[in-house]
Amino acid sequence: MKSLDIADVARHAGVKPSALRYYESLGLIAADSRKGLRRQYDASVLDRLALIALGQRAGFSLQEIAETLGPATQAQVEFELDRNRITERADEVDRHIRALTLLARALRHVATCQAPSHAECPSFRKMMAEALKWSGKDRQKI
Amino acid sequence: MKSLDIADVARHAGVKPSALRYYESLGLIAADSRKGLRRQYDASVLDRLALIALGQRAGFSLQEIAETLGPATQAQVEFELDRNRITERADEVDRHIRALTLLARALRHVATCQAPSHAECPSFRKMMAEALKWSGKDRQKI
DNA sequence: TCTTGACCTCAAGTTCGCTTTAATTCGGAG
DNA sequence: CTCCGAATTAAAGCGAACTTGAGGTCAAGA
Repeated sequence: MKSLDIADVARHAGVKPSALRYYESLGLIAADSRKGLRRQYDASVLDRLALIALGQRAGFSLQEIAETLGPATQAQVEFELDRNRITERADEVDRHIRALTLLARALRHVATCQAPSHAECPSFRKMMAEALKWSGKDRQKI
Repeated sequence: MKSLDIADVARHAGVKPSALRYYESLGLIAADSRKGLRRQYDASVLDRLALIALGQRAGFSLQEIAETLGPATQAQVEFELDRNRITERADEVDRHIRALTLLARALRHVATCQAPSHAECPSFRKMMAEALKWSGKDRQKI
C-alpha cells in the first residue's frame, strides 16, 4: 500500500497539484493521510480522478460529478454511488452523443458541399433545422 | 431582403440580444447596417448563429469557432470557411464521440456491476485504463 | 544540524461566456 | 411634436474551474 504524494498523483492524472487541492475543497477527492502537512494519497485516487476527467469530458460540472460519485472518503476504493443517478447520466451522455453525431455530419457536409452558398443548399438547411430543433429542446441541460 | 432587428434575431436564434452584441464584439457575427443606432441583420445571420451553437455544443470555444468560420462580413450569406480546418474539427468531434461512448459504457457498468469494489472489477479497470489513455492523448485540445 | 525545495494555506487573480446596470439615444405610434 | 419603449454604449458583475502569489512549514539529504 504505497502512498503517493501530490506531485505523483498530479503527474499520473495529468492535472496540476493546485487542481487536486481544488478538487479536495469541493469534496471530489480526499487524501489518505498527511506526512507532516503533505497529503499522501492512495493509488485508488487515480481511479476517481479518471472518473472525474471522464465526467468533465461528458460536459458535467464538478458539482454534478461530486453528487454523482458521492463523498470522497479516506479509503476511496469503495466509493458509494447512486446507481439511478448514474444511469440517468449515461442517458444524458447518449443524447449528447447523438447531437455530436449530427454536428460531425453537418461539419463534414459544410467542408465538402460545392453549393455556391450554404444558405441555398437544401441538405445544409435541413441539418441546420435539425440542429436548431435539438438545441431548442434542451439548450439549458448541458 | 427584409432585415431583422436584434430582438427578432434573438428570438429566432434563442439567444439574448446581449449575447448577440457580445458575439459581434468577438467578430463572430456582424450587423448589415444600422437604422439610427439600431442594428439591422440579414436573415443569413441565423445560419451563422446555428453553426455557432453547433460548434459550442461540440465543445469549441467562441474563439475557435470564430477562427473556423472566418470573419463575419456585412453580407454574411457567403461566409468563407477553411475546409481543411472544418474537417479537422469534425475529426475532433468524432474523437469526442468515441470518448463519450466509452464514458456511457463505463457509467452503465458502474451502475450495474455487482463487484464489491470497482477497483477490483477487471472490466472497470480496463475501461478506466482506456479512458485515461484517451484523456492523456489530447487533454489540452478540448 | 542546517539547508533546501517541495509542500502547505488563504486570498486574490484569470479566462470564458455572458448578463446586468446605468445613463443615454432614438424610431415611430398617437 | 411629443413621448414611450426598445435599442445603444461602457463598464461592472457573475459562476465555473482553476492558477498564482505571498508567506510559512517541514522532511530529508549533505
